[in-house]
Amino acid sequence: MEQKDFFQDVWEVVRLVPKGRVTTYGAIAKYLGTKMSARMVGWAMNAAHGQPKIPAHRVVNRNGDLSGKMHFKTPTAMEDLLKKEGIGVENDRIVDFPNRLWDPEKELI
DNA sequence: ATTATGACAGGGC
DNA sequence: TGCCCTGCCATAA
Repeated sequence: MEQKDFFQDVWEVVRLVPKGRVTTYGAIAKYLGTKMSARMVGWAMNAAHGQPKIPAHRVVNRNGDLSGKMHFKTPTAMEDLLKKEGIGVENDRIVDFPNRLWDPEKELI
């Protein structure tokens, strides 16, 4: 059994997030079945640093806040990328977050 | 080999 | 606000 499958799955889901949309740690965790531990998703993101095509900037916390922006190369990289995709970011927060939220269970199912 | 502790980009209570 | 929980990883004993 390869525990790494979990990380791979997280990355896969994040990769499936369409442009102009964002997802939350909890949503991914729930989709994977580990809904209790969104923290683990954050860990997967941490491991995703060395992985390509991992739009971690599309992953935000339940508040729609760019909690992980500090882990980016630059603190502005995350909001800049989001803005480029058409997502409004103000005060380090997603504008109209509920409308931009992309739930794998809801839309990918 | 095994358990214990610390650390982490969250969530819940 | 503060504490507890979960899951994975790294290091220590």
